[in-house]
Amino acid sequence: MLVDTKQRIVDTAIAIFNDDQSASLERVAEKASVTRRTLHRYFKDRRELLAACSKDIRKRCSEAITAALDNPGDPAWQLEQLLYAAIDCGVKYAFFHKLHHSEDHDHRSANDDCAAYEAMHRRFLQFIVHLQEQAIITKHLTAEWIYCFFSGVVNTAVSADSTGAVARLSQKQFAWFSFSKGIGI
Amino acid sequence: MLVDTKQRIVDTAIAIFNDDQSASLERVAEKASVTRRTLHRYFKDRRELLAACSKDIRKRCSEAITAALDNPGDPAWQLEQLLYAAIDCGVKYAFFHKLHHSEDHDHRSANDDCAAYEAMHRRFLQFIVHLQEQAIITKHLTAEWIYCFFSGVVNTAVSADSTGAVARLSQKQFAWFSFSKGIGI
DNA sequence: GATTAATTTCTCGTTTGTGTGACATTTTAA
DNA sequence: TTAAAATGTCACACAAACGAGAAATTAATC
Repeated sequence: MLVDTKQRIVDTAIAIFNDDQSASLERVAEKASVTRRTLHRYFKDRRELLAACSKDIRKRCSEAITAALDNPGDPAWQLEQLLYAAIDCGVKYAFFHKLHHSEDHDHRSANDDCAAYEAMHRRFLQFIVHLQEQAIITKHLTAEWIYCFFSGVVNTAVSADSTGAVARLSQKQFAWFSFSKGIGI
Repeated sequence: MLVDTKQRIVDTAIAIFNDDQSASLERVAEKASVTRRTLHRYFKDRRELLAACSKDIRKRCSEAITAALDNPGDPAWQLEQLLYAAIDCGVKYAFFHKLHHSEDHDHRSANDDCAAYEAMHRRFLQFIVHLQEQAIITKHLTAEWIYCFFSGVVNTAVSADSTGAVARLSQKQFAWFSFSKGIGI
């Protein structure tokens, strides 16, 4: 195979399922330029494809974000890198949330993806509280709102990119401007 | 009927289709507390239901936003009211975008929804440019980004509300803080 | 309470999506 | 050049979603 078909299917599935959870496998296969039969060779059924998507997301996205947080340096700079990492993950970051907050998601079950998400979420909140204590960001906002806002800005950047409304290079710059000012930096 | 069934179905459909475009009509009917048969009595098929959703959205959302822009007053205050109007429209505002930016949407066709969206979009951009010229908001950002950012903040407020992460009353306050600062007010 | 309208229930045929097997074709690598 | 691996094609069984008719039930109006 020229490029990893399995990976291509997963990437396509993430993109499609992100804005249409119950899109047909036919559509996924089509956009990934394979037959549905081929898709089924790699993934037994819908559930398995979804699981592969989760795993992929967790791997790329969660790791990138954790790495940014682990990276030592000026806290504000760290936060900036965090935003860029999330934007680089693009639609995967958005889907990470959706999966975790979808109706049929069981937060109690021993679920790797769930655990990864929760861990990231906790770290993020702690980080925010830390920045607030140091008076780097405003205390007028709750850490939870800032978390939501962070996701919102990432989504904005991703969708602005996909619609082509804003030049690629300005994207991150704008996102950081709006996010940092928006939390009182 | 206790409350307008047709309207209830439309509202439910908007909420459901917003996070799952191809959700079954069964699910919509169920959440609207009617039988699928009743749904079909009001809407011949999926297309017709979608059209009704579009129309409803256009009516409520577009009008509210236009009203906010028509409202005379201090530009910054006007912008604030605009944000609140969009948040009040809630999930409808988000769906307005999705419908307009979905793949099978034909921007060229003589489509009322499309025209309404475009008109609102144009007015918003003009308004932003105007504010930039008056040096009320920063010129570092493009009007298009600010438009995307606006939508992003609205989405953030709506989703933060639905997940219950942030207290209802603080929602708009936080949203305005983050948005206004984020565009350099 | 009778009348009318709205809704449900049950049913049916049709369409669309899903999962799989058998086999042909293409691509990759030895 | 050829064997193996990957992908495509066709066909099938099955489930789910769809759209609609007819009768029964419930709610609203007078």
